[in-house]
Amino acid sequence: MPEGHTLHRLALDLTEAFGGRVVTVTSPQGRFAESAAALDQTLFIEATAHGKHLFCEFDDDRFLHVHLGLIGKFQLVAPEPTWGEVRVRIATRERAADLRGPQLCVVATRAEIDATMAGLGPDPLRPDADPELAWRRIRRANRPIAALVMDQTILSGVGNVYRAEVLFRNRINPHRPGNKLTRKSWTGIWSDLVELMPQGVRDNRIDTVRPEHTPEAMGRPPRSDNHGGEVYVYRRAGMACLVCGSKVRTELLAGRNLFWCGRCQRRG
DNA sequence: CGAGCATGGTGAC
DNA sequence: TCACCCTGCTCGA
Repeated sequence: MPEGHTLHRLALDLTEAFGGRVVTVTSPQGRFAESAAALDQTLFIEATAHGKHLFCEFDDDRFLHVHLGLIGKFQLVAPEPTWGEVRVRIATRERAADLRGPQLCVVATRAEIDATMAGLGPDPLRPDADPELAWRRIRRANRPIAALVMDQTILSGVGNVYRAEVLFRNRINPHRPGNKLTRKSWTGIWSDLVELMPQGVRDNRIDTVRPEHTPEAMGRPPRSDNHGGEVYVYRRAGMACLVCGSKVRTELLAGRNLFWCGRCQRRG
């Protein structure tokens, strides 16, 4: 679930559900009980996101700083009894939001939030993002571009799905070192993310396949992917590339599964 | 029913 | 580079 679009969507939904309201904050699972009690029955101002970080602002300059990690979920549900391991529940009489399995869940000050954001690269989902900051680092880096776009200090919000898909859509060889990437390729990556990620926020899923490459348009049977979206290469190892038909390749890169098409992706 | 896996990140070596 | 953390789901015995 959680790449940048998930967190931005969550910020919108949480603000809509709780913004300007006094909320109940509890920790059914118990591990966050003390902090929950400190926020309980206070005003929820708004939720914002930067990259994969979520910040819920409460009255008196207090923030709930959440990072979902790989398996975390923060779901809006009816205010009925919780099930499973719920670290935090934020609720009104009408709505509830349950947080499970977060990598990070702490109460923070504004200064701490600012420090966190200062360590993050530009986020394609934020209007104030400056892509030049990312490019300056990428053009000097020796590491493969596939590692650089996932580095949250360089670019924030991109995860394993967006990395695979944006490199495919721009026909870029994922192993190309940053310092050998053309400026044109970088411009392509950034503008593509600026186009794709808001769609991800809107639809709450990642779809990257252009209309002319859908199975229907290509005269192939429709596919069903278990992650919910239509994608070119992510988790399609061994299957036929939707564009050229050659086998999608996979490899472990920096501890994560990388997927790409060796024939389509040759640009630098 | 257990093992393995997942759109992520940290800390130890 | 690796072990490990968090939770829930799927797949094979």
